[in-house]
Amino acid sequence: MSQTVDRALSILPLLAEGPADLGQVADRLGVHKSTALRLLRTLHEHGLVYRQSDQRYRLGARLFALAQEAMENLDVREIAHPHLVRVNEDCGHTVHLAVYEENEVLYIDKVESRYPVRMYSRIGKPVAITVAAVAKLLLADLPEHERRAVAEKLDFPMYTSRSTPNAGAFLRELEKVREQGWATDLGGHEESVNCVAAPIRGADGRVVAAMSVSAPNVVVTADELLTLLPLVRRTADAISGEYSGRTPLKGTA
Amino acid sequence: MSQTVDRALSILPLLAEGPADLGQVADRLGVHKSTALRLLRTLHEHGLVYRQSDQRYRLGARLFALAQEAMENLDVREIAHPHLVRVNEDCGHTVHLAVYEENEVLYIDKVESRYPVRMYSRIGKPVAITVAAVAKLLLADLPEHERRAVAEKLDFPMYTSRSTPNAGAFLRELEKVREQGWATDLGGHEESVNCVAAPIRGADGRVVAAMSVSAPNVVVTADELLTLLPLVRRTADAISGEYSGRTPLKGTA
DNA sequence: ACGAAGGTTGCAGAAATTGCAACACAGCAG
DNA sequence: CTGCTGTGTTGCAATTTCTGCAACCTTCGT
Repeated sequence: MSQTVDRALSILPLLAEGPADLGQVADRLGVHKSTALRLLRTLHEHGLVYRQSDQRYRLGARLFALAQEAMENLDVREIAHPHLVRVNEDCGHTVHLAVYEENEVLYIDKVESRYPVRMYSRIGKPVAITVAAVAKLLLADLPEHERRAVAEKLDFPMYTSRSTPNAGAFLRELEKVREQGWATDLGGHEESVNCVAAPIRGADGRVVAAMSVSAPNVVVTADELLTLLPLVRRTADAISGEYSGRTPLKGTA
Repeated sequence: MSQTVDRALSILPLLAEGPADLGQVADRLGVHKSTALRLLRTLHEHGLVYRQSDQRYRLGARLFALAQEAMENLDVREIAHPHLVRVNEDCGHTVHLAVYEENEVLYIDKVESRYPVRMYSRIGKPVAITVAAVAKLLLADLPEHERRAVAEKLDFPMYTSRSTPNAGAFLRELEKVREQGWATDLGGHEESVNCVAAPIRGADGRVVAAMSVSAPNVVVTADELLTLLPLVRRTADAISGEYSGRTPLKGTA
């Protein structure tokens, strides 16, 4: 909608790949060097871009600060965190908290497994939306037409033989998840990693986040992991209660 | 330098304070509503801004992802991390890694204390630059005129009675730190928290980062913490060696 | 010392952005 | 039910702003 801003912002993901010099930025943007320079200058003034000693540009410090603040504004996270920690203390496995936003599901909090074999994941990184248990819960709560729209647009990569293969299967899975109120991912993303998840709901009953417990087969079997389902659901409900119970700053029905 | 981009980027810190609606954004930017709308749209398309269900805008998810990627590109962090973990395993205290950038010092990595009483800090958040041990190390390495320039511009808040009171004292402290090659913060930020730190140097000998071990008085006395100095320095040197390429990279822990 | 590579600036033309005014839509009061 | 107020949204013409160019400057390597 705004070309200049659009170009400027396109620089950010570009730099996220690694530092680049003026020429490279200009090339990849398809603009003249002087234009790229001025955009970079503006980004620099706002601290989003940093010029390192070899004169190349990379992402700047303010980005961290902004991301941090963005996080703190998600009050689900604040509320949920102690609960997640407690679950981790109980079972020792990796605990995740995720939200849906703009066709993506992302982890916004994580408590690391206390077992030596850990699954890999990163806060802030988009989740494998077609297979992750938390993603199923978050998408299952969307109104039906939206669910369909999202499902149609997705790719369905076959991470493993048990990955969700296509939109049809995905929608059926969502329907099931929606009815039962919890979800699993049994080796759908990584062959040997299983996962159980439960939804966190706001005052209006809408799902605002989802939490999950994940563990590799070498630590516990899928069946053993499923025995944690009551704990996970209880915790999710507790968080829901707190989240919808008190309203810290802004109040709306 | 670029008005449009400048305006657009000004929206980000504004939203960091909390969600805002179109009118508020337009007002605070001093532009017409339609202009603000278009800027927000562009930000939205890049995922930097999210429109929540009540139609207000807040910072978006991509910001997390960008910040994460920015971090991973700091290769000091990659290299240092296993070392930090090892130090934490040895002594149990909070271990930090920090860099200097654009008049700020910020933590880029952290390993949490294994003691129940922990100090508060956040990755990405600017450090109390006048008192933190890591900040002293990073600033002490700047060329003299730059050090002076920075010191003059700083505020010197008295967090505690032992905080650095003014630019003069600060510069003297930096000189000392520079000579001895390590730094401490003994209750200068929080009355009961002490800290020892050592510099990490690149191939050219310049300080590129600093690491520290922090612990509250209730866990160990300042004297006891100081006995960890050799460990900290040894670790920092090991990281320096790997970072500058002198040490062939060995497998991560 | 020279040439090359990359970065920087001034300027005129071109294109994008702006603010306006009108429109849509919701909630609310009468 | 109807008109009102407070939003957010779109089309348009004027004008501001941005762009690309070409020349200039600096640094580095040979």
